[in-house]
Amino acid sequence: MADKIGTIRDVARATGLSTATVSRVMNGNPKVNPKMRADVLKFAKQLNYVPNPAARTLSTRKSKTVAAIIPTIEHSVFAKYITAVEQTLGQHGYNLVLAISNADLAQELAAAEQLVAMGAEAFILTGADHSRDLLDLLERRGIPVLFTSIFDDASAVPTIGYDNTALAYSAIEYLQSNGHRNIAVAHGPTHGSDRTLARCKGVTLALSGQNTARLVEVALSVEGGREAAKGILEMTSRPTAILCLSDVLALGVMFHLQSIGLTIPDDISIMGFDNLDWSKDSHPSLTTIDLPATKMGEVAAQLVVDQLENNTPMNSVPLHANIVTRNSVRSIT
Amino acid sequence: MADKIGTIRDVARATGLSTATVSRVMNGNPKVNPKMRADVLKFAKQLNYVPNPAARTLSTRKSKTVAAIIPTIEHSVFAKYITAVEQTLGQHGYNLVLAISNADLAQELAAAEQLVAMGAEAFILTGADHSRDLLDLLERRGIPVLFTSIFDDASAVPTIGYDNTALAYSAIEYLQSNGHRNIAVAHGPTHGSDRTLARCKGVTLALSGQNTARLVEVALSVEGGREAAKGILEMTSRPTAILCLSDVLALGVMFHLQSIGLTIPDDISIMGFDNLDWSKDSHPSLTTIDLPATKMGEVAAQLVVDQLENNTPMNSVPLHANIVTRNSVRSIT
DNA sequence: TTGAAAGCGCTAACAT
DNA sequence: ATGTTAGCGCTTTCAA
Repeated sequence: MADKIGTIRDVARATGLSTATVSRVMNGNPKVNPKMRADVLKFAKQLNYVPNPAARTLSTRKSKTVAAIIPTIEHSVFAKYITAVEQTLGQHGYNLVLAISNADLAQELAAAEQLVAMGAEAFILTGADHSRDLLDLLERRGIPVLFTSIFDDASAVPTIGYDNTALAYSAIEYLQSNGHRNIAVAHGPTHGSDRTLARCKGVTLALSGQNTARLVEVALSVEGGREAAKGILEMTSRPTAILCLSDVLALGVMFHLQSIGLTIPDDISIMGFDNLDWSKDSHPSLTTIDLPATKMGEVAAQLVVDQLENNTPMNSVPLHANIVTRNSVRSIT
Repeated sequence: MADKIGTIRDVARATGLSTATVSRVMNGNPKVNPKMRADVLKFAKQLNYVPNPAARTLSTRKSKTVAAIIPTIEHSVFAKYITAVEQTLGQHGYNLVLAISNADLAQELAAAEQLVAMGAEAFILTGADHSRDLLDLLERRGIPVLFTSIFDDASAVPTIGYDNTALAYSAIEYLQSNGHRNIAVAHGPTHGSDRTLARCKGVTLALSGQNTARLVEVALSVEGGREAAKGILEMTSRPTAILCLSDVLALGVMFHLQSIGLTIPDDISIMGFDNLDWSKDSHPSLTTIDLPATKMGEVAAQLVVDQLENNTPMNSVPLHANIVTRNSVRSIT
């Protein structure tokens, strides 16, 4: 059964000291007689005392809580990233409160309001596309915000990530340098994802004037990838390469092609985007863009902690992403 | 810039009412004159007022926060499950605080201490294997706990999940009913996972007396699956079927077999465990056990909310899981 | 080095 | 229906 929970007063009484001294001990204040300190610690343990966080927060105005909102956690690069955020925050005594927006601005706003009301001290958001109300809310309250998964020097809010447009551009370039002139592209929903939009833009840029950009939009899942592959194979001229703007999509595409007897990369080359854990292990191994998800989470969390602890201003930091060459793309020059 | 944040007192002053009435309005208490209510709401908005959660928590002793600890979030069924927990909690005005234990009891304990200190009102843990200190801590403080991913009638703590042993048993049975007598099994680390241990037990039980149980333990990843496949193919007699105690492993196994020119299920049958999103879309589609991850998250969250709101006692609830028959297992009778 | 005491912002009896 | 007021448990000047 739950014993009565001890308060700072109980400990003070037990030790014959004041609550102020107990408080000092609990907060590691050095100006306390070691004898007293030992005493306090002893009784605290004995009385099963843990400082009440709400009281502490009320008094100090610090909740030791950081909020992160991501569109989804399933089959995606976000899982990796959020793991890094959580671990890094934890190392500094902060807790992560997670919300999932389902790529919906209204849901994101609702979640954020809750999180603000919960006392989150900082927000880590995904991408740059958020409701005006949300940004206003945070600004009015002076709550620090960070955008991740993108890098944009011009952004008023600091961004931690990579340049999705440039990366997609370079992917097309890479394919072209391998002789591919007829390229199809599969991507997830652009609605609610400025990252996807940016990638599509990069594709269009790189492809402009050479051949029609043939982009097909599907759900962001392996199943979506299969659908995309189906659609692409029905096109008038079969592409020599398919660029998938997410690895999950690439997986679906590969599965579909294989299921109808096509060989990768002999019949069609496939390129991904993300470099998920399994991408190196697929058959064939997937040529893709290695997004620094873990790094991104670590950097974002660290910046937030520095800002909260030392008031260090947060600045955008660009993260490198490289093409990893594996076996799903062949040269047809 | 951050305006000064308004307090309940500011609103009271502005409306000429007492803080009590403002509080009533903010909490939806019906006994308030609609006129006054409108006034309060108006000024609250105008003054940019949001109730301070710490003060509220301190006063009510309710933090509206539930903690969940999972071993990992990557490439796994946990992502799906945690999504359901978060969404269900959110629907009832609760926030999820997430911690990741990396399947390490010490890390779990450390995280839990933080979460308790943060004021989490309930804990949702994975599996039944936790440090004594953690359970003691929660018990002493009277914090409700739930175990998920398992079902165990005998457990003192309520469990929401399925019977891993029975499920693994049935998987072997299924394979046997399809004529397989030489079965190898790939599974993740048993250390730190009572679920995996339980599954292995089911396998051993089902296999006992017929042939040697040939279990190979690898890391829980696609790469681990590839390794397992490699190891299994080196066995003296090649099995006709490989049971993978997680779908991720099955994916790796399939990739490896395909990469050395073997065909599934003609050369070897593969069976998984989880039914991840992509399992129906792989090539061939994966015969596996459909774990009710989403359902589990919803049920767990709902039970916790009911307990917190209405003091409804939490009881274990067994969840059904079925074998989904697809194309990765062939009958060799 | 230690203590006294004034809040932090809100809720909930209790009174009206 | 509304107001008064006493806390909730802790931190933090200010004094000693």
